Amino acid sequence: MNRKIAKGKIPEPTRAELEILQVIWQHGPSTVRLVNEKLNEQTRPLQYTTTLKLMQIMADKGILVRDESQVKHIYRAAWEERQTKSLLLDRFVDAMFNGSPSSLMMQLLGNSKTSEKELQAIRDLLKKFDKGR
Amino acid sequence: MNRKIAKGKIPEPTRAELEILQVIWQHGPSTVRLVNEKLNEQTRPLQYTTTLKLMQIMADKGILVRDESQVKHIYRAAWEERQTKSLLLDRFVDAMFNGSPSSLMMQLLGNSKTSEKELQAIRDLLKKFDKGR
DNA sequence: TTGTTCGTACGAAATATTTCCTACCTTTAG
DNA sequence: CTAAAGGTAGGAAATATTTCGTACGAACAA
Repeated sequence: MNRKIAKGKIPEPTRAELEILQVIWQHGPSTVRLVNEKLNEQTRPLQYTTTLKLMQIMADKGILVRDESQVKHIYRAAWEERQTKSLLLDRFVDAMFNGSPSSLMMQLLGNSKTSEKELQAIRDLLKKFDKGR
Repeated sequence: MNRKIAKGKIPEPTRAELEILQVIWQHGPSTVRLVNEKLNEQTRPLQYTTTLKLMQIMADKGILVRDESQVKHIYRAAWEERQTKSLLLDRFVDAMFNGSPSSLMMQLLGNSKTSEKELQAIRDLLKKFDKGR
């Protein structure tokens, strides 16, 4: 019955777990039912018990926290969205761009999927960021 | 003996496969021996045959291409580094930042790991990019 | 009360991924 | 020639991940 909860360390979410995190980040603390519905709408068909099992595992791993005080358990993210994304982004940059954010930027700029609107948003961000220091 | 080679589509590399791609991107077309040495130096201990097997699987999947004309087979990336990274970056942005590059940027700017030097590089990139259009 | 609905728990199958052992062939040093 | 070194091939074990079936209890409608 002992669980290996890696306290103080964000566990690496798997692909399926990330999908669930998406939903919870989007909707806040949720029941399994809600998450399952959103996944079926937005992502792909999944049996209810599949989603349930995944979320139970995630609670085990310490990725989610479960409130059992109600019949319908409520799950919430154990870690700040920002914190988790920051960590995953870091790992991604390390793995793919040798730890260099500007290399990533270069890739982004050369990417057709990056719209003019997004580019403007990036310029603005940078400008605002520079002013505030 | 039939292999499911998804022609025209870059297969999603697994974590271990990405490590191998790193080495090949870094050193160009390589033997298994070289890749295994680099992985042991730079990443983690791995038996030679483990690396061999992985690279064979990657060739099967169409991630690597193998030149068997020599005794020591030479493996090279089947897809352009840029192309592959661009695709993976896209998927990452979709999964983590709702498809919005500027959201990713925001995260990057708020990230302590992003040094002043990197920030300057990003500003320069953007400036150069803007001029050339 | 009674059966239907909705919930969790648990186990296990199906896949996917990672790792390494063994066999066997070729090259090379002596 | 012969032994050792260094290759590839293939199978299988060890893990990790994903998926779902079954059991069973609580809530609820009639």
